[in-house]
Amino acid sequence: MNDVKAGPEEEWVKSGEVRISDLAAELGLTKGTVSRALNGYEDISKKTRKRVMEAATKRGYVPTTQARRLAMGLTETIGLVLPPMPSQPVNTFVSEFINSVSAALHLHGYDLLVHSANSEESEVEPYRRLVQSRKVDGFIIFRTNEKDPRVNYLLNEGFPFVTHGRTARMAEHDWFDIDGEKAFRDATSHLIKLGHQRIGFVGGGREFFSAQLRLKGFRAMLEESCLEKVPSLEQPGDLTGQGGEIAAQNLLKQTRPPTAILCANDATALGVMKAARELGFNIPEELSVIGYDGIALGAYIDPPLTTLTFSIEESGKEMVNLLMRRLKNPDLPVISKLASAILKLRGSEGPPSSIQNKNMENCL
Amino acid sequence: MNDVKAGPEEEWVKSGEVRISDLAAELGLTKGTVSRALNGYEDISKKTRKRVMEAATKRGYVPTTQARRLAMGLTETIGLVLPPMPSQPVNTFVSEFINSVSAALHLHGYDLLVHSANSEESEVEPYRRLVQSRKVDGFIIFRTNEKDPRVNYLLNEGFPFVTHGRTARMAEHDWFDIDGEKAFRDATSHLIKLGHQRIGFVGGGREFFSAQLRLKGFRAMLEESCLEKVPSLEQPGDLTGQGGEIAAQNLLKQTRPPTAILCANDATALGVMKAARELGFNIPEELSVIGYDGIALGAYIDPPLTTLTFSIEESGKEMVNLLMRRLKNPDLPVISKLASAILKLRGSEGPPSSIQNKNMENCL
DNA sequence: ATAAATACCGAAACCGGTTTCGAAATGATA
DNA sequence: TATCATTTCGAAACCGGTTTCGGTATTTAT
Repeated sequence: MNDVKAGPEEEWVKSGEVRISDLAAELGLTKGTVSRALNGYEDISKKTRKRVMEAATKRGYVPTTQARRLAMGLTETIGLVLPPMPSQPVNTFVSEFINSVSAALHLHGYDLLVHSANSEESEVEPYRRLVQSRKVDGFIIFRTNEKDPRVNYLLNEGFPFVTHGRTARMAEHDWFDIDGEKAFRDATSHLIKLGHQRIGFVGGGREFFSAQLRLKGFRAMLEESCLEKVPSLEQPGDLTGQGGEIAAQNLLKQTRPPTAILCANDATALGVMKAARELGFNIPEELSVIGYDGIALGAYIDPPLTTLTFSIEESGKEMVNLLMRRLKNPDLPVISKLASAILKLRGSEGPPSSIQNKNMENCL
Repeated sequence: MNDVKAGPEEEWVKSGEVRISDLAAELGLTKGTVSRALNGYEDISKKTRKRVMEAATKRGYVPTTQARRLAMGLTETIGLVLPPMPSQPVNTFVSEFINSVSAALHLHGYDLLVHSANSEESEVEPYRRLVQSRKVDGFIIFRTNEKDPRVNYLLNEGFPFVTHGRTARMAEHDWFDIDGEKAFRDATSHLIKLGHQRIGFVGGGREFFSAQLRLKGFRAMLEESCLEKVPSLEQPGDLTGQGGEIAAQNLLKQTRPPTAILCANDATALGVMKAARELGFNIPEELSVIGYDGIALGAYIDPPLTTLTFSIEESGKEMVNLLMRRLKNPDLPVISKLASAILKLRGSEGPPSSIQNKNMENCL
């Protein structure tokens, strides 16, 4: 298991020292013939194909990727640019996502090139560089903004990519997304059924389309349940713990604080819980909190964080499928896939301490 | 900012459609001359160099990376293989690490190829593939085991790499590590100074060298402080929250439970805190808990987790430096770098409720 | 047995760059 | 002005593969 597959009689050969020309010379054939034999061309006799194959495995021949890719005019590499991380690494999404994307790409013979974004330069600069130097065949983009410069650039270039999240131009590109609107309808509905009537919401930045959609779902369910929309109960956030703290203070210091708070993500929810503790609110007795992301650590805090969760692995897989399809046929119509999040009840929500109002029957 | 740098009179040119042969033809030169002009060779007159440069920027010429790399016989790519994540994505280390490594590599003109490990195959298989297909020039390895098959394979191949963490063969390869031994000496010392005499320890798996070194530091400080080593207070763990829970139950159900528990990492600490809560131990009044990793989430839980922290960004940077040095000159003697963790007090530790014993003065 | 079709492989161009070598043009020296 | 040294560039090989094209050798059909 710890040895390369050279026979015992074979002298030690370092990996990857055999070129196709060596094989050809050894077999008395030409490079081209060997290449076609290895690649299963029909115009090679079974006998020589077998000879070539055996010699190849015996000598441990592995084609040099760079050369093959240059000759075939493709990179077999997908780019993923990490957005600048302003020290908000509460979320493990990125590493899981990279892992799943990388695994899925590998099944197609593709590599993953991970590039970090320099916060000092334009957001599209890394993409431009990768496109111009022809290092990648396509991109995986995540954490989209509604008006996303990266999307604009790549659409303009006609360069293949798939986004995790929708954009204003979602009709023009393939995308995968979690149905955040439905997710927050569900969560809101859950809270309302528990008896909550004053529900707060801490959003993400306006630039994040997904956060907007979550807000939309929240509002829709309020409306559907005939609960009045109270503007002061909707607080902006920035998807960080700190943003959650500030927002929670704004919510809980009101004369009639909410009995539940929905948060655009788990990091925000953690900040909300911290602020609530400091202001003396017991969770979930006096305040219910629900997050979004399903981070594993949420299960270990007190109380465990109820959250909306989804499969990151599926996300990566689906996005790779979309991208591979696009690469094979660039002219196909754009398609998209919407997956749903599920509400994972862990204990940070419950009925409100005092049910102020009992008209929970029906709107009409 | 949203446009390529083609002049207004210039017709629209898609990125990367200009080849070096196009430039050469346009300028009435040969490929070779253009190449040398662009690469600053001395045998090109200033006049033609200027002509070439201008034409290149005007036409937006960017060399095709694949071709250049093939010609120069290098990949300018570093491989990073993600260890299989058995759904323990508790740690944000990976994404931060990838980010910092990628950024550092970029400064040297190198790319980062991230590969995921298939848990069904041998641990070294991904490395073998990347080496044989000549996709990378070197590796960044993290989370080392004492006897690490990856290290063995690469040393055997004579292939460049740097590890984050030491191994049994650390004298033969470059490495970067955090001084976990010293870190746990510090943490243990801190607890002892607070008055703790019965201190528990929850380790990582035996396979993780770093976890062993942390245990070593813990033991050393106990010895130095003349505290007896109680075997039952040393519990094995697996660097996960669940492992922490189990270990904590084993510790806290003893007739004389420890008044403090040191954990090999933060995930473990979170599990310990959860178990402690469930068993009715107040933290930090009845039980102090200290972790290791400095995960951001630790600041948001109740009480905030005291932990040993270090700069992941520095880790990535330093490792890249070591690797670049090695690539430039493979025959240099191996070097290593040991950085130190600092104890970040956040509130999950404090003096024990009842100081059972007062002979805290000196061993002698 | 001869012509036509087929199987099989060699030769060479190509992908898009880099680098070595030598020749022509230029300038310096005598 | 003739000679030698320099500067400057073209020609060509090379990196390690893939792919097209055409020419034998072998079958098949007539």
